[in-house]
Amino acid sequence: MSSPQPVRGTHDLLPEDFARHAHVQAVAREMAARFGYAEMATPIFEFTEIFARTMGETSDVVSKEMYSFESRGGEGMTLRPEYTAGICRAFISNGLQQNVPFKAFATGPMFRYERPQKGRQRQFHQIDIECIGAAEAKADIEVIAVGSAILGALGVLKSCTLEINTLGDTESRQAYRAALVEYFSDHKNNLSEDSRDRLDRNPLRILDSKDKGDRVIVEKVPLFNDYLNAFSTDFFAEVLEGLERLGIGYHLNRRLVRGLDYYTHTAFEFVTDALGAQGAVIAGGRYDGLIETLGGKPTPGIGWAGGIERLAMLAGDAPEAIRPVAVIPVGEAAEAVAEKLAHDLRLDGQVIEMAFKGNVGKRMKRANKLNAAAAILIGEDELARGVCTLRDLDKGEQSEVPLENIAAALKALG
RNA sequence: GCGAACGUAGCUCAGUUGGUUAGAGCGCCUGACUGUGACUCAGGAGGUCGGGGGUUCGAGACCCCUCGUUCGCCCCA
Repeated sequence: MSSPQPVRGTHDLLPEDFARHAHVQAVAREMAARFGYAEMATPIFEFTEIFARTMGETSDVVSKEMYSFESRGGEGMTLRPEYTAGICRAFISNGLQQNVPFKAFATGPMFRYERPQKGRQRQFHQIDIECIGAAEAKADIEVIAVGSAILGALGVLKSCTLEINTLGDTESRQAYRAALVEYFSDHKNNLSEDSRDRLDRNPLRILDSKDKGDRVIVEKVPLFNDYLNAFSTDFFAEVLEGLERLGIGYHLNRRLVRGLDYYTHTAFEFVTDALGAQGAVIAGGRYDGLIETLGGKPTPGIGWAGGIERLAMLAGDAPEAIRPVAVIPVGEAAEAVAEKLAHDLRLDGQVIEMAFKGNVGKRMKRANKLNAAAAILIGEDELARGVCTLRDLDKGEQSEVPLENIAAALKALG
């Protein structure tokens, strides 16, 4: 085809798809508000530093997936691959430390240069929750609870599982990491190529390897539990207890590790097996060192991101939109009156469809196609008597209504 | 980035071992129905078979390249 195509990994959101996305966003926005998370937005691009520093130079996202470019002024810019870094930057930029806990909801497009697949695109969209400035386990519990509630409101909670793990505080994590590197280095020759690479970049990842040979080695790996200090253990236990208190089911997954450097303590994913290889629909965790990494005062934080495309696929069709009422003039003489009537009804709050041209048959057809609930017909007969014909398109019944009563009649129709 | 499959009208797909002007259903447009939709009937528009090159007397079918999609890996939302 020689017709123009969208850039690889990007997609047009036609009205039907857009409605599904909007539904996910609206449900999330409403639920987030109930928990006290107000919507905000940050720019779609930031200085490259913001992402590189927070996510870690060796992470996949930073090392090979960023959409980076140079501004006219020669500064390195990057289209945001995630929301967390931008919101944390905004937290610092705007001096919000006096507002803690700062609880935010955000949504918008993200960009990652990846091989597209179903549920994975180069421009995709996320909903995002962040709670900054709260070190308490209660924050972890609440943040996960918002996610669970949103999945519930979307009707997809039953097809999702909450996988959860702790990465411990920095001290525990460093100790464990060192132990892992030591253990795996001894088995380096038997590790898969991918895992040998992980040994340098993110040794925790090896625990999650799907390679059979790796699995054998992983079986005798040192246990994270032995390296978690008391604080980390207690903290995680408190989080789990809290979830149980709220009736939020979870699956303890000791091999769950996240790919970004900034995570500490609680790490979690709501996963589904309904979307092929792209199982995570909401994922996040605690990032107690991130704000400091960006140059702010040490400030704890926790949050998650959810993929709108994935959630929309799970949730299916959006609720039916408000059905319009079609205003149909019959003949030239009624055109002007119909136009004015349509305008007045719209100002009165009605959803009115009025075609630009066509005879009654065509306009009725169009009204039907647009799923109109009713049609208002005005011709010379009606005009002379100051009435119009109101036709219920579902029942196929119609009656005459005085023009001055039509607004009320429509409201009565529902 | 690696491996594999696929790519024919707006959509879902047929196209026999390569053989004349490439088909169907749905949708769209027009008419029967010059003041009434969802049903029916009759017409019509719409494709350089993703793109480029090659093999052949002849390619939608075979070969190569390229773009795109899908699946798996990697990784992630």
